Amino acid sequence: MTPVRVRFAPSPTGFLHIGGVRTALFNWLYARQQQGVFILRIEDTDQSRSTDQSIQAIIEGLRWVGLDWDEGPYRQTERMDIYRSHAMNLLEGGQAYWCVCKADELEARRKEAETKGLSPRYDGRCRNLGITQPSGEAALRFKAPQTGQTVVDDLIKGRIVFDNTVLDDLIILRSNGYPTYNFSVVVDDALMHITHVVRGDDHLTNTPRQVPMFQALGFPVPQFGHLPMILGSDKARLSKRHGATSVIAYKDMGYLPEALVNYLARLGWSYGDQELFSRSELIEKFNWKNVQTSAAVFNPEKLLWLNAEYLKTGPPEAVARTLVPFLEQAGLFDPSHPVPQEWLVQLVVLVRERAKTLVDMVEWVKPYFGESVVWEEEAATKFLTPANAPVLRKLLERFVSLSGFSKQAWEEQFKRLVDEEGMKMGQLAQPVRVALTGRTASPGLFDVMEVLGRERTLSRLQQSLARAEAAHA
RNA sequence: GUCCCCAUCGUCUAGCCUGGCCUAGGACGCCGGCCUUUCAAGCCGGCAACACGGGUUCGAAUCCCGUUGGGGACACCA
Repeated sequence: MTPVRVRFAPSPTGFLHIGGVRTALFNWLYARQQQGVFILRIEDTDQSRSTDQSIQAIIEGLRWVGLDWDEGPYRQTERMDIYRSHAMNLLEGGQAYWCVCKADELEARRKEAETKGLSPRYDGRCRNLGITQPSGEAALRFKAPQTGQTVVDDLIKGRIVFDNTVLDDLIILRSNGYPTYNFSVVVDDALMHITHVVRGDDHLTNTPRQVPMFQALGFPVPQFGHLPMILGSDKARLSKRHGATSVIAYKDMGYLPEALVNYLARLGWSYGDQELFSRSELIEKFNWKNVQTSAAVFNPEKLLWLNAEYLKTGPPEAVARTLVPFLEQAGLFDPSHPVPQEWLVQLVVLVRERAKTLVDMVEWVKPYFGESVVWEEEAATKFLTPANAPVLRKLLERFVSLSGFSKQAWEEQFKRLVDEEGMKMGQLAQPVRVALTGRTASPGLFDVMEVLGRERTLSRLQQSLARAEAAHA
């Protein structure tokens, strides 16, 4: 058995988008499952559109989702001589020819053909000119087969037959000496011994153009697999107007990479009714057979649900760690009062089932930072009233009389007071909630007290009592 | 225009290959209820789909043909 070698080959013309991540993920999963090799290759032969910044963005994105590569990143612009020499081999073998048609002429002819309702293909006028030493600018074209069929046995779509009459004589070397995509991929996939070329569905019709090149070059043809596209809610190809498409945008919005990976894996692949997969489970269970053949609509709500799921079931220590940069950004860290890690973990446990993202979590966690309460005006006006002041005072006195802090003891004391006053739980709980957190919604009151600690619970009660007493009826 | 791919709840999907177990299952979302000190979470329940038309068959979501619809490709982009 030859070892599995797969690759992810993005072009660095922008950030790493969701569709790219899924393509990379499926390749990566297969490589890890088969104990094969996952290669990162940057297809930057388009000088005008490629940027180093994009390469960095791709690398940053892959790292964030934890898709590590075993070889690369290779850059095609560093392999120019290789493509040129293989192109020359084709020329010498009579499988390629010089084309002296000008780019704008080709463009004009293409347009003309289109208006006549014809195929906008190259008409092959230089094919039999036999130019050996072009005097001016010339591009090298591959002599594509014109008869017969090219059969692609796709890992995902099955057997697909293309009539070779639809094939075009593709340019493989531009007049500036740079190879074109369809040629450099073939040379690289062959030379890098790629066993499975797995890419987006949009490359499906590139495959019958590439297969004859493998053959002309004398290389074995790899297996192909074409992943269905990811669409936006309007069923059009996923793009900016559907919301965020950059992976890093998801990082910034407070998503966990595990959640994104889980979501993307399930988008277009399934394993019975299972929805939640750990990374090792994905590696173990992934297979081509259950990859969907049809396009999938990206559903942000389901991703959000998954993220919430990971937030509340993941190890709180890890969640706390990833939360830190978000807390810093929100200015919640006072450098003179470093926050103990274990308190942060406690805080995460306190709020995690209410937050759907880390950004969300910051909001939930805000009331527990700082000595004093910051009230939401509406909440304070409604609950910190002179009418509520006497019972708040009684509660404060009783809490003060309890020496240490124990959740059970304080809860018991609280309920006894409710009983004695003939109140309902909620009648006291809401004012106290506002007194402690400044808000009308919070986790369980006694859990809140525990995280706040005895001193802050008492001081915040005191502070809120003062406001209640001073408020006008 | 030509070629290629695709078609199950609003969305992701199971089932399709190897027809009967499908009165079509799960998940997200939505709606209702329970729980409850608030908000969540959790639990229970509900709404909701085999694109259409022909075949084949005792029987079709499943096999075949056609139609329609959606997507992709047709660059000296990748």
